[in-house]
Amino acid sequence: MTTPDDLFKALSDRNRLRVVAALLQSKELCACQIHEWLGVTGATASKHMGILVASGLVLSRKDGRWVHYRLNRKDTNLRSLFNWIRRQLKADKELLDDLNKLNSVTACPPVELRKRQREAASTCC
Amino acid sequence: MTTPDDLFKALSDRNRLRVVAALLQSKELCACQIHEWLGVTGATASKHMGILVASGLVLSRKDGRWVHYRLNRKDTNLRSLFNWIRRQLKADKELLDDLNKLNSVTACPPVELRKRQREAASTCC
DNA sequence: TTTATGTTTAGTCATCTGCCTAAATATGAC
DNA sequence: GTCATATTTAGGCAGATGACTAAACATAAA
Repeated sequence: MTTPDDLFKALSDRNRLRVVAALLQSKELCACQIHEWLGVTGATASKHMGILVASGLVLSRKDGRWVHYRLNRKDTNLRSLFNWIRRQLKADKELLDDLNKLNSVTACPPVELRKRQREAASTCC
Repeated sequence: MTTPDDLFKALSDRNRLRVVAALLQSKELCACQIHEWLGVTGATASKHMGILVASGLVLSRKDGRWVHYRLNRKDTNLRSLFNWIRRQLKADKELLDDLNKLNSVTACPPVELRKRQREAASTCC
């Protein structure tokens, strides 16, 4: 296992905490959904997910070209940490608003989402 | 209260986590004891303690020229986080060894400790 | 009031972090 | 096999972080 400060370091970034919050209420999220919701490039999102996976907090599952992420709920220690985080989130107004917007991202399947993302990228400039 | 990622940021530094670990087993520690035990300059230790206090994790008490630090055990949310940390520390070999050395620092009162620190500083070079 | 001393602040430097774009990699579709 | 596409890696840049020394500040002692 990683040391506590490694775990805290993984959680010390706002965007990574947002991902954990999102995964607390969604069983699984696709890389492209996370990238869309965070509002950063796919490369940046990938980096963040790499850190979360390396810390052990998050597990990934590859399905063809798609990568799906979920919380590591098997680990007892992590589970109690997740519960603590879940309780704190209730007081984090900004994050709660943020999580509401997650629904519009998860509403459409990854394939549709990527299609929209590609279109948006091509129509600008 | 600070947001969860602020708390995690405060805990994401190894030296600050060491301080929290030390305060988990010592009711109070003087600034000079922390500076001695961490093995960094007083200025650096002061900076770290400032971050811990700002995050709400640690409380400080000024007694003349001396400043004493203790965990903020009043806050229920923090207390459960401290308990979680305490459990994790048991698996952190390096930190456990480290905490043993804390005894030799707390064994002598701050006044004596500073005297030794001053002497050590003057005899070198 | 002057001096000594515990702590903090200011200033500097090297390293780390998070973001981006562009290129590389991996895999499904034709 | 070749192309399209989801993700990761590489490289670069701006800002944050943690360390130090020196100076400033606060307070007890002489």
